[in-house]
Amino acid sequence: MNYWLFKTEPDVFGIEHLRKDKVAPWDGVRNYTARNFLRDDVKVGDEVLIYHSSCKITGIAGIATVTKAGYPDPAQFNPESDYYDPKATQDTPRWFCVDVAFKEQFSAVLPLKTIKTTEALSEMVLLKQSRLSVSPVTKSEFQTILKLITR
DNA sequence: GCCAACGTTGGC
DNA sequence: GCCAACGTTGGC
Repeated sequence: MNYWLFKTEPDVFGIEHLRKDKVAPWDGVRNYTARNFLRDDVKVGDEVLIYHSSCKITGIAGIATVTKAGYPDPAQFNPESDYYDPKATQDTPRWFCVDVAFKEQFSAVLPLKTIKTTEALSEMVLLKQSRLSVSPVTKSEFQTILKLITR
């Protein structure tokens, strides 16, 4: 079982939306490194930290569980979608998504500032590759975060 | 394959 | 809204 961190803008789709929907496709990822993780490495049962970016309090807002491994993101085929990609075809899809289920919403977001100042989290990929929206998390990082959050 | 120009992300 | 960092595109 592996651990991940998925970034999202809560104004578009945050932990609050996932809590209401219960299960949702994690779609719209349009970066090759992140795509490769979704396509090849994210598996059913993996745990996902949901990170809120570009908002008032940026940081980790909750946890989700993967319920369906990588499959072609349907939005790439839809000309009406913001995520439409004219170069993608059904036979050669370019972008992938996974399905996630809501697991937990923290009573307070664990702020980026805390992550930055916690020694045990100083090697997080989140901090090293600031623009990567799907990144691996180690078991010890995940456990450290569970100790820091407010339930 | 290099690299300049350009576009996007995301913290502040 | 600014801007640094980084990813992508396209000419050569």
